[in-house]
Amino acid sequence: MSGTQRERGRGAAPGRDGDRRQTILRAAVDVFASKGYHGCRIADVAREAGVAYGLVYHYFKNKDELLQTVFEEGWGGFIQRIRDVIGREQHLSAQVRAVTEVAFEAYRHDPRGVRVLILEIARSPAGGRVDRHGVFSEVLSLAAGMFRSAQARGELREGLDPILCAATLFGSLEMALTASVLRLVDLSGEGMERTKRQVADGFLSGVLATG
Amino acid sequence: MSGTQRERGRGAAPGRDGDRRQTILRAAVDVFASKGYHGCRIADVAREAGVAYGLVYHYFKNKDELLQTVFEEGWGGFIQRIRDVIGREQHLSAQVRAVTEVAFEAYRHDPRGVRVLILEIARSPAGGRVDRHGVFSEVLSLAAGMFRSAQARGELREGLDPILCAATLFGSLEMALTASVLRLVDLSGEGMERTKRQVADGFLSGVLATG
DNA sequence: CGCCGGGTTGATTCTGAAATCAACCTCTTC
DNA sequence: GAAGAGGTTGATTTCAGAATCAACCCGGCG
Repeated sequence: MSGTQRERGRGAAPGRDGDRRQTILRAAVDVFASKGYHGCRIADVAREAGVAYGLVYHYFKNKDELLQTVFEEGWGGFIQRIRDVIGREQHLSAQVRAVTEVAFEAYRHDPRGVRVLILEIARSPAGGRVDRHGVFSEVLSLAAGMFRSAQARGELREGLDPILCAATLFGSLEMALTASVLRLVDLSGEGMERTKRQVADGFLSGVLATG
Repeated sequence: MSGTQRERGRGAAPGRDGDRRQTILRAAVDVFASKGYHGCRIADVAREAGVAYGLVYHYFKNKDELLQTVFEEGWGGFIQRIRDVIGREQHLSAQVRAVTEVAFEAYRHDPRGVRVLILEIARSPAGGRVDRHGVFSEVLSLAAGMFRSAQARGELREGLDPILCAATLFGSLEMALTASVLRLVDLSGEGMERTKRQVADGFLSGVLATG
């Protein structure tokens, strides 16, 4: 029983900012991106954020809630942007190109964030209550609605299943980005434009009513 | 210190079979499919296999090796079948349809196995040394080679990146299967044929040289 | 100037699951 | 039918890492 240490908690320096929460969230994304959710410890997140271990638990009930927050805020933003561009454009071809644009732009702006959302969270039954089914359904339903409308307008070929169209579109996008993450495809400078065009136009000529 | 129990190990009943190893592997696939790699304990696998805890460690060095084996045997078989059909068919359109056939057939034959390979292992940095990069590269390279040859024969549109073609093809397939796993698309009876056709033909009309 | 209050700290505790291991059992061999 | 070999068992050990918590530090307020 070596006497109780005296040098515990060095204390609060709320200086300005106060957005420790945001700092922690950002750090969590970075750590998840490099080591994966299960592969990292709360200690890693804290260190990355330059913050004490315990503070993570001040802002988030537990590790799972931290993941869930990353998840929800990330996908929430993405879905919102998708919804926006779908609403803004009139024709299917423009909509598909805009969706492609959003996906690749998100990647360009924050590769690690996209990496986490795509490779990490969206799939594996991570930890606890991340509602994959719900989010996937939401994205696919959103796009499916777009395809259904287009079909009603006669822009989408008859007989195609709108949900399946949504699935193949996002599947193509996702795998193209995955290939980028794995450095199999080059997205620097000119490559990115070519890639976007190939994905969007290739998909479109497979589904448009007028070849 | 209540005396050492006397009723340890009830012992070996190799009866016939002897393929406890296979039983364990199969059980691992099932458990991974329903609870995920990280979400399950070795105890779960053992129980599912109807086998003692320790036996799992008799056949596999550790949890990671178990996962890796599931991974390698699963993808190994899939890749081999892909390689076969690509070699057997002459034209790109037939090849793509055959690849689609293989993917959906695998799913019909063993949904849980496919689920694990796709949703669980292929993506998230599960556990330790599962070589995602390698496997992804292998599949994508395989398909990319197919597209490159087709391009040389003039069957694939000029200017398309073969690797990106491979990515979008497998992306479409994968997401279509994911949607099936999540019960968003119906694959029973007639639905399966329609789905295969939509995926393969849609993709083809986006890349074939002759519209 | 003393004393709140709440953001902040990190050593300590606790949990649960991986890995170990010695006993055990059944079949095979001579 | 005794000895040996290897498959099989599950209680025990071990340990990483999540979660706790009492002490702390700082600004504000009376």
